[in-house]
Amino acid sequence: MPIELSATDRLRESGIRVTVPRRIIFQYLIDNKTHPTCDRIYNDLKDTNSSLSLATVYNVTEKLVQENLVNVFVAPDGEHHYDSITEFHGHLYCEQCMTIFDFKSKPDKIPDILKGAVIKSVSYMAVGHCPECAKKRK
Amino acid sequence: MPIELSATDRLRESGIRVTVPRRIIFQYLIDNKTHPTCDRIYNDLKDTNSSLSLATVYNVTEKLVQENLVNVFVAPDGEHHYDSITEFHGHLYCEQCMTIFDFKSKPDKIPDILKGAVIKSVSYMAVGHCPECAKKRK
DNA sequence: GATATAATTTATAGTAATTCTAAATTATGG
DNA sequence: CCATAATTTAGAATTACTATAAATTATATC
Repeated sequence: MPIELSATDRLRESGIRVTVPRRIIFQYLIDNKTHPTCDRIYNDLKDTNSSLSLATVYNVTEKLVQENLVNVFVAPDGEHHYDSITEFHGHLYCEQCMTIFDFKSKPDKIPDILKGAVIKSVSYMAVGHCPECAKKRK
Repeated sequence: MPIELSATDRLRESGIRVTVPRRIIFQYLIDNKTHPTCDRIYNDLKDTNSSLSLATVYNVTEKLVQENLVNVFVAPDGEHHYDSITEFHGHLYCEQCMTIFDFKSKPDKIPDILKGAVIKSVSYMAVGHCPECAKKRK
């Protein structure tokens, strides 16, 4: 069984300063694989971390993305969503309940026409209705 | 050779009212496969169509998406981009020149866990540097 | 452990994409 | 041509996100 590193350890490993906001936000993302937005993270953390600022959540999530500790993608709602699962997978965005579901998926090979391109990340987004919402619509 | 229907004919075919803004915006999207935003469409059309309003561009593009005449996707810039190519394909977003490149790609099968889901559209987005910008960086 | 300093956090103001609203205009069926 | 319902339009409102600058804090060095 591989040893799970804590948020703190993984921050230290990547060589950036370990601060309270970075620890709690990264740990929140590890614990909540619900693809939250900055606003969501802020609202869930502000009660137990009264000095936390929304601007800090924006700063920290951006830093975590730069350090490849989390992934970011823009959903059809136009908002940036954060994801501590960094392995490639697909997302289904349900237009009714606005939940984002994960599914297994392999990234496509980028074709020859784009040879020489540097790919930093890929995201696969399906838009529609999740099984539960689809059932309700019938 | 298949006969290319004009924007007007395709609007009429889909049963919605044919208006000047719908004709010129749809025709613009057919002619300009550059994944423009509403703002871009508006700025390119306003000089030759002085009564056109930005709000109308937002209204019309939304309607064209509803009627499946064009596709929409949200790029990493957080903006909605419109595309008159409705067949599935991948996009590469170049972070330097901010151009969006098309490439051939097949949509992934949505797995069993999401059986019952209704998929309305899918988009595959790679983020990085296009061949030209990648070369300049070296 | 105290201290210097550079990075980070924070509150607030600013920006820009998008949506809302309500009045004016226009497409279509009769 | 006329009625009417849909659409367009301008401008105000909203909101995700960014910029700014002062206060705070993590880390290296003594």
